[in-house]
Amino acid sequence: MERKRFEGAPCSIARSVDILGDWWAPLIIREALYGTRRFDAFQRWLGIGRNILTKRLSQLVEQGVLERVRYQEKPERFEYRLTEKGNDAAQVLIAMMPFGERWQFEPGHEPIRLFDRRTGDRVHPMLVDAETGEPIDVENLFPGPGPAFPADESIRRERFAEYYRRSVDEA
Amino acid sequence: MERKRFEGAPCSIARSVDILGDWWAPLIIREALYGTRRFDAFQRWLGIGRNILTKRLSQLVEQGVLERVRYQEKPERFEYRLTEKGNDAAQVLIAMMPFGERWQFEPGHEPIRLFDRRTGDRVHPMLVDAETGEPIDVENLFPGPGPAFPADESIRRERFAEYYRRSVDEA
DNA sequence: AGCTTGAGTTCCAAGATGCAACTGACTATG
DNA sequence: CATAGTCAGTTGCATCTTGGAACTCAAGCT
Repeated sequence: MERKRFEGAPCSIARSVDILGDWWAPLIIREALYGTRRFDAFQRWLGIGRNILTKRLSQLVEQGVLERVRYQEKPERFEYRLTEKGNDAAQVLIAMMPFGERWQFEPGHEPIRLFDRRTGDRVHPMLVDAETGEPIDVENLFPGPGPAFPADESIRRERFAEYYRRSVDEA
Repeated sequence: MERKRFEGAPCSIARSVDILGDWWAPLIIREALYGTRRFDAFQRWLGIGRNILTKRLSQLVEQGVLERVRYQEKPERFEYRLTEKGNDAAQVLIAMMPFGERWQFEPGHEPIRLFDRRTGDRVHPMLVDAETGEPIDVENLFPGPGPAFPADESIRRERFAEYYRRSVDEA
């Protein structure tokens, strides 16, 4: 069976998962962010099988996350670079870092640190609300239908309403 | 062959991928965040096979993302709730939303909106640096080894140095 | 007794994965 | 000239993983 896809899903998370919901795609994007561009380099740094790498790279190119660029002729050779969409995808990986650090390592034992290349200062990624600058606490969020939410999914609308009720009750 | 895992990797992203690098895990966590707790409810909302759901739920419980709680005896019935770790994992999903909205939907056609349940205002998640509050642009980041970075991986250290050099050259 | 709810199992065919070896076009070196 | 690389993929396999659907088991409802 083919893996399930979520192209038509009315959910930004589900559609992101179509790109990032896999173990290699995020790591390939990480490598690209770290400056890797060539097939062999991806293969060596990641320890991924060459056949799988071929497939993932072409999927990522198809999805517009990477760009396949010829860097020499005779023989033709190609490398892969993050597109603008790829940079945005990389943001999601950056959001994984505090999670991974906190829960998958001993406290204070992060393996990698991020720095701002203009100032050299350390960077600590954090999710906030763009308007207020307040840190986001998922327990204070509730979802509601947006402009593209399908009209016929009234069951889900009800559900959002119910979720709202519940979230108010518990408060 | 078993799917590759990254438990020992000196990379927070790789270790997060061990939990979130899959199409169902993120969606199960999304559902949990939306208030779903029961097996059948997960199954119906997600359209996931019951066998796969069983496996994913128990993996997520093992990893400490979900908690399996008995909510009745005779017959024994269990439900699944997000732990604190689960809430942190959900933050990563929240970070996927702006990406998905921007790149996987027509502009202005988001399917779902987030609100703050205390104020009712819309929430727009954004990644910033915790110190300065500046939005994070991945092109201005570079990685360096942290306290838990393996001493023997000098090749990677060199690579970080090279990446730094490159990032300075390009600036 | 017979239907329903809820949480799982069991079976199976079709894919997907990891691993290793193999191409094919060139370039660099002794 | 011959032999080694370099680089970007393919090809072949044995083994897992998936998705889908049917089946189980306990208990409550009617």
